[in-house]
Formats: sequence, structure tokens, C-alpha cells
Amino acid sequence: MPGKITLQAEPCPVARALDVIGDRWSLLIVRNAFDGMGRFGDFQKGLGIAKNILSDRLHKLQLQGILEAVPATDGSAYQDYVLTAKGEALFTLIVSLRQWGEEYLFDKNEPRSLLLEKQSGKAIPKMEARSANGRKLNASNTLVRKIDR
Amino acid sequence: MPGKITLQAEPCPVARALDVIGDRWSLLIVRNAFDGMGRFGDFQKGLGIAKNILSDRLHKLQLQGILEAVPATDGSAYQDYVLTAKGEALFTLIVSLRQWGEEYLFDKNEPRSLLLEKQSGKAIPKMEARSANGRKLNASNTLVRKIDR
DNA sequence: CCGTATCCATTCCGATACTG
DNA sequence: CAGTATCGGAATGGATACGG
Repeated sequence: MPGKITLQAEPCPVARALDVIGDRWSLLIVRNAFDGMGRFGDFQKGLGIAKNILSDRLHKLQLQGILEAVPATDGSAYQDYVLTAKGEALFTLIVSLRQWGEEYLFDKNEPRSLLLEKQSGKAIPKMEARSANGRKLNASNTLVRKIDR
Repeated sequence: MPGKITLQAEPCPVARALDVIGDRWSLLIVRNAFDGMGRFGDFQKGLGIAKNILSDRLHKLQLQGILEAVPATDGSAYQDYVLTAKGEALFTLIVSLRQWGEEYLFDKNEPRSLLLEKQSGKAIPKMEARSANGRKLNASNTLVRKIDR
């Protein structure tokens, strides 16, 4: 009896996170929500996603507490989907994805969308992991301790 | 004629990145590669992934230039799968995933694996996006410029 | 031990029709 | 416009058999 296996019992936070947002569409919906998008039809047209899939993902993201449905601001009978704190916390993840994609998935002069600081209009410097002492970290100077507590 | 649509023509780096590594297993394989794992059987047992799927993902990750197959160090006739520079660059993304998962997907005292700095043995502080001037960034003080160049 | 190939169930996804 | 329902095809995934 095949079928998907849940990773929610895994002790690794990476595995659990991927179980929640590791699919084709969820993070794209979140990305658009960061850009201020909130309406069903805007997600649907903006992403080119099928409506039934969008409906399913919006429900799952609400179940996970990443999005929240609030009454639409335009007075219509419908809803806006807005990020919760848990959803807002995905900002660094989205920026990581964006910066990796920018560096490795585009040809030299290929058109792309850019993330800028509003105040200065300048591009965002590459994020990096640092230790408490400010040392730059990579795989070779870090270590995963298998289990804890 | 249904089926998957490629996002590789998208001008958004987030979309392209998700098209490459936005699935259930690819980043878990990369995570284990960061931990020094390199052999087919180790991935298979360590992840609990079906062998055919693992075989498929290893091929795709090689096609993408994220993993590279090298002769096994133990003198066997087989291969080790090691990260390329493009793959190593996924480190910040994995750390972002891990830190989000740690904060939002575990109960208070639930066992989990932890990422530590080797030298100090201490946990890695939360990564954050900052502007060139050191200002802390979030969705409200950044902006995506639709197209460029 | 390393991987590929095959089988089958489940999931994903796109298209479309439909309700309110 | 917002969302659900249904259909068919494609991709995913687990189990297992098989050859190197």
C-alpha cells in the first residue's frame, strides 16, 4: 500500500519544514503574499495555478497557520489571505531561495525580478549564516547533533 | 493535455529555484550530503526513500549541477555523490529551512536535531536579511522590481 | 552493495463545468 | 469574482525483482 509518508515525526527540522512547504506551489503563494497579494483570483492569475489546486493549498496553508483568511478590505463578501507571524517568518527562507536562484539559474544578461530595499532602492546583499562571534559559517564548520533534549 | 508545467522561463528567481529543488526529497538529499553522506545506500537507508526515486533524484541533481558523482574513496567500483559549488551554495537555504522548522514545527520539549558550530559547540543564531547599511529587512521594507535589464 | 526496471496505488495538476 | 467538483493524464512513491 503505497502513498505519501509523513515526515512530521522526524527529529530533523529540515524534514518537517519540507513536509509542510516542500511542494511546487506553497512557497510561491507565500512569496506573492509577501508582495501584498491576498485575493483568490489574483493568486490564480498571477501564478497560473489551477483553481482547485490553489483552493487546496490555501486550505493547507491555513491549517498550518501560515495564512489566515480575513474579510476583504474592499467590502466584498469574500476573503483576503494574509500571512500570520509564522508565515512572515518565512521571509529569510524566501530570500535564500531568491538569492540562490539569482546566482545560479539565470544567464548573464537574462531578465529577472529583483528584490530591493525600499528606502535605498539597492539590491539586498547575500545572506549568510554566522556564528554568535560573527564567524562566517558553512557546512565544514558546523555539525548536526543527532538528538537533543 | 495536463501535466507539469516548467517554471524555468519565469523571471522570478524564487519560481525557478522551486522548479529545481522544490520537491519532497531533493533538499533532504542535499542536507545529508552536507552531513558528509555520499553513498547511494546511505541515502536510501538514511532517508527511507524508495530506491527508484532516489536514483531519479540523484540524476536530476547531477543534471542541475548540484551534485557530482566521483569515484568512491573506499576503492569500490561505485560512486560518491558530492556537492558542487552550486550545491554548497544551498547552505544558507538549508539553514533557513532548519531555523524556521525549529521555531514553528516542534513542541516545547520535543526531541530534535540541532545545528551547532563545531568550534564553539554553540547553536547558530537566527539568520536574517540585512541591507547594505545593516538595517534589518522584512517584507515591508523591501520591494520586488518586476523586470530588469 | 549499487543501481535499474517494473508494477501499482496515491498524489498532483491542469482544464473545465458549475454554483453562488 | 470566489470557490467547489469532477475528470483524465502525469508525476510521485513504495515494494520488489533483477542484473552488475
